[in-house]
Amino acid sequence: MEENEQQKKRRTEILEAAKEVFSSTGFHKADMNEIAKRANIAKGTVYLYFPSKKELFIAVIKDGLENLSQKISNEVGKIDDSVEKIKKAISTYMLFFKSRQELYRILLHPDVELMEDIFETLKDVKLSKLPQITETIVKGIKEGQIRKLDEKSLSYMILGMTDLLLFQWLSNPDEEPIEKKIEQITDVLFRGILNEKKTN
Amino acid sequence: MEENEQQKKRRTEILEAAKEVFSSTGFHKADMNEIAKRANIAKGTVYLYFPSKKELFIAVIKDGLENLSQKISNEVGKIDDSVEKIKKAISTYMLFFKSRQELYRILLHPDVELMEDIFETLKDVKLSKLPQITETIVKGIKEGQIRKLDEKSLSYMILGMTDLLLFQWLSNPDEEPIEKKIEQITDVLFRGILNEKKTN
Amino acid sequence: MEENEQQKKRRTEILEAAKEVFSSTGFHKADMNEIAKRANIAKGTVYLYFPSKKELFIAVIKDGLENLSQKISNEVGKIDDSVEKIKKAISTYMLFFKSRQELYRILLHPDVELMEDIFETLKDVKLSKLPQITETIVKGIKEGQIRKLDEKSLSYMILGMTDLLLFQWLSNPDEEPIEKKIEQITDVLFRGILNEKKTN
Amino acid sequence: MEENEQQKKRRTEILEAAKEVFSSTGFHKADMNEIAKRANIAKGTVYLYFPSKKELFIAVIKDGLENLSQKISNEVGKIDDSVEKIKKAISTYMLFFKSRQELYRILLHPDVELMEDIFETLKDVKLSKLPQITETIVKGIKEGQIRKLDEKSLSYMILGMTDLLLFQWLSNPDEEPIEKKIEQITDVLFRGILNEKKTN
DNA sequence: TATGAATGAGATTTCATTCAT
DNA sequence: CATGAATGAAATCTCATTCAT
Repeated sequence: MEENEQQKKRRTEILEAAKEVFSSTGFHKADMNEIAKRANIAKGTVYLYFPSKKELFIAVIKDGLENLSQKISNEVGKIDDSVEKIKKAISTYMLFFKSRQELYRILLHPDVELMEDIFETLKDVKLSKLPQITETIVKGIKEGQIRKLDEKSLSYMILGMTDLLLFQWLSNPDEEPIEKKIEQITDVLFRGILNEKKTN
Repeated sequence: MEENEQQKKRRTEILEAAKEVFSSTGFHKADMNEIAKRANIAKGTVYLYFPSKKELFIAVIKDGLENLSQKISNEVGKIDDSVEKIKKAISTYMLFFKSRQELYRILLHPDVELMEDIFETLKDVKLSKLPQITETIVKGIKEGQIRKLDEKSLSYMILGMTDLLLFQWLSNPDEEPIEKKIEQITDVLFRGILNEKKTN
Repeated sequence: MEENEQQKKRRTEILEAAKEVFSSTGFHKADMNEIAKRANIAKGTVYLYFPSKKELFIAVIKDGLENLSQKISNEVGKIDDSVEKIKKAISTYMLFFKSRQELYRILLHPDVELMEDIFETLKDVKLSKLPQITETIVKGIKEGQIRKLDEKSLSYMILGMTDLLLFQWLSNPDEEPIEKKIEQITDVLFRGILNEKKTN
Repeated sequence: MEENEQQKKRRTEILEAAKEVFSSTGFHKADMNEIAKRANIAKGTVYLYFPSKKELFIAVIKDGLENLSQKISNEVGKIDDSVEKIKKAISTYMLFFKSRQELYRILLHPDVELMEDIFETLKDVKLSKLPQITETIVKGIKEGQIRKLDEKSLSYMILGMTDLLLFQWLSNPDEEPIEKKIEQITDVLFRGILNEKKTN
């Protein structure tokens, strides 16, 4: 393995270890020692890759969100129909966190005092984490599929519904398949935002 | 003032002081000394009313949520029509936090490590913080106003939409009146969950 | 003992403990834990009296120097003759450190990085630690006892001679009495080192 | 350049870099990385030349003092008259540090914890840093120029006076030329501070 | 009951030193 | 010889909690 690859691999290992620890104990109780141990390196080494605990935390979040954003882009990009795009975005979002529950826990409950620092990242990605959705909505409105609604507020609403049904599902993952949740969202959502003509 | 009343008053003062401090600094950075100072009592006295910082924090949340629940009950109780009840619940919810933003901040960003402890309280109150809603939905379905949907999931969705539009509004309170947000929610929600016949 | 007296006593105990520890290990190696232990209190208590290790260190020095300054003032104040005043100042200085060697060690070897902070204190007291001397010199010059010399430079020279003979004596305290050192200084100082014939 | 010369040059470069860094930050804050960087080599390489930070520090001092000792020997060697020799030693000493103020800072403010280690070096060189002076004094006494005084104590006194006037001058180098300081020392030293009449 | 001085566990970060390449 | 990535010991300071008054 090359020098550079080795570095990258180690960085990833630290991020992975940090994600686990932050997720299970929260930011404050998280022990840099524990993170180092899980990454099979010495404490000091962590500081060669990330200048502080806070920066490491932010890096974990950034990394996760970029990953999510990427996934949604990929999936949604293949589709042309606006309504289908939105459906796909929702399901991608839910399935992403289904397999990354630690990240979900970190994302949804950051510490107030960290919020400020995370906010920019979060705003950029989480809040318009579905920038494609917003665009898609605009497109859908233009093409007459979707009623004339404020696209930003609508994005938030979609995000809110999705977040909470994901939360509901994660509280009881075995009760029903996550696909059921996705259906429930789209059912309520589309019957609501679609033009009357659509229902004909 | 009687001994007992004095006690109650002091308890309330501590809760109020704690709410302010927790809200502005988050759980960890919050200083028991500061809380005591704001309540105009000595540090030790706080411990006569609440056994620990954590318990105090939970009490603040419980107190706020009970307050909210009470408010919603009062408002919704006066109304008979299911749809109007839901509308009212949403607006009460949003207006409640509009005037209690510190509580909102505490509620939405609890520390992961506290989640476990708060969870029961939260589940009891926040998740079915709109237990009336759930009931109302059931009633609405029975009476044919609302489509046959899973009432619990629907409650979550309503909560999710409301939470995020509240969040959106709080990020920019001066951009538009909160009433606009309430309308947006109900617009999407009712066109979606109402029976076709209803739209006639 | 009153509350206030108790406080003062404790403050003194901490200063005493700190003096010992700083003196034997230097500023950096000195352990706040060790200082607390020697003062028979808990670590945190030290911080109730002094806000930081650095401040504690400076307090130790300030305290010692004020003490010395006081002593010299007292002793010199009783005397009228300028030359005798200078003699007395020198001997007081040397005897002071004879019985306070830890302080001497701290004073003479402060860390470079602390110098800046200590400098003001040091300048005020150590450098013109013999401000009486400077005055006395001026008086002696006026009265014709002492030659017209720069009084400030002269103060420094006296201080330099005294410091190093004290140092010499402390390196080998048993070789000769400290009084001998005092005599050597005044002998050279008052008469110069050249033979009389030379002055013809 | 030969292998051996190359080695020597590198050793010198490290010493030079170390002198700068130690002088500006003090022993503890000094960073081996910074020293290596300034010497244009890698951190590990420093350890090929000096076994530890402490040893490097001592080497810097030793090097400087040997240099000084050498200079004084050279200058004083050319002169025959004892009094002139002493004068020359004093001026050489002051002018040496005038152009090497970093070294001066290191020498005068070593850390207590290092004193022990440096002591031997210091004793050997600084304390009898003017061994020629001591010899010269002995010679001067023999030849009748200088009064019968303890030569060692006298060396210390001369050193003390010189050190502090140097210090005084360095605090305000622009106020007066260093030569003035040299004169002041020799004036007091050779003639004492009392008026002639007084000696009758 | 109320006080607030005292306690002491606990964790981040630095940096001299090592050692595999 | 030279490198610089990795190591891990070490220590200040905070602050929730206790308890003597």
